[in-house]
Amino acid sequence: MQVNSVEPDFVQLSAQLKLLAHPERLRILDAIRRAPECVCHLEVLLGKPQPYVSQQLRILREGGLICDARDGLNTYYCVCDLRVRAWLDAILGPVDAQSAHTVLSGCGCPKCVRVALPLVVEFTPGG
Amino acid sequence: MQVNSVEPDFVQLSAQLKLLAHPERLRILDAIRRAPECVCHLEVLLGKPQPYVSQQLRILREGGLICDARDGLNTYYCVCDLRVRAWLDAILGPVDAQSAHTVLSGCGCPKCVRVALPLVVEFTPGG
DNA sequence: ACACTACATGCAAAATTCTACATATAGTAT
DNA sequence: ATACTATATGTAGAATTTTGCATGTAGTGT
Repeated sequence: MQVNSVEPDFVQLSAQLKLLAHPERLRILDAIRRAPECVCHLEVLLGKPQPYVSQQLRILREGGLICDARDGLNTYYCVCDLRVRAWLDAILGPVDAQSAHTVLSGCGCPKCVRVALPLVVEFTPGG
Repeated sequence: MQVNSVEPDFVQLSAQLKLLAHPERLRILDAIRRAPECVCHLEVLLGKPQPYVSQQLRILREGGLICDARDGLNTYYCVCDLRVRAWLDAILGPVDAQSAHTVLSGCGCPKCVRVALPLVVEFTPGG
């Protein structure tokens, strides 16, 4: 009978950690652990070309660190795995509730414009 | 005035995580977070040649993840940084108190023989 | 059908990391 | 001094990762 702690699988664990251990991917994870974000939003956030961002997302997705959900043309990525969220909490600090989604100036993604647009509409005279 | 959370340094963080994200180094860290261990003990633990082990230890040491203390001929390594210990707790699970140092059969390091030897000495007749 | 938008994929050169092994050093004992 | 033990360092070829870019695809509106 195996007592309690089975030796951790260092090979598999380190393989997943390797995906985390990358400046741009870590930045992506920090963003999408707060709220699901689409590719074009991350593109603006990182200031990197879209194929580059998609490639890093693929690496994270195939490694099982993130999952994606489609909405029309947009694909939203988020950190679904609770274990990965715990890793990020330990590494980057826990995510505080108020910082859910950050609106980026110059980002045309639905989550960024859907907030900005109504403010303009409300100012139209004779509404 | 900066409100609260300064953006984490993703470059530096990922550089340190990269050192962690390696099967043999992760295994080393798991061992020495429980108790300080010398190189020859880790050599037996990993089943890798000594220069290989020393090299991984150097990488971890120069990255600031571990520190070393000399005792005679032996050099004992341990995880001194509390932040790194927290990472390891999150990744490998917290270390339970009873598993401090594991005696390895075939290891001639002081910590492994110092435990085995007295048991024999005590059995000498007319002690 | 056509164009457009958001995103994915494939590929290759450059950079980095990994691993093995030869060799060096530093402390210890005689 | 000499020999021995424990550990450190240097180096090079192999393997992997990183990054940039060209191109492909899948939904959406007209």
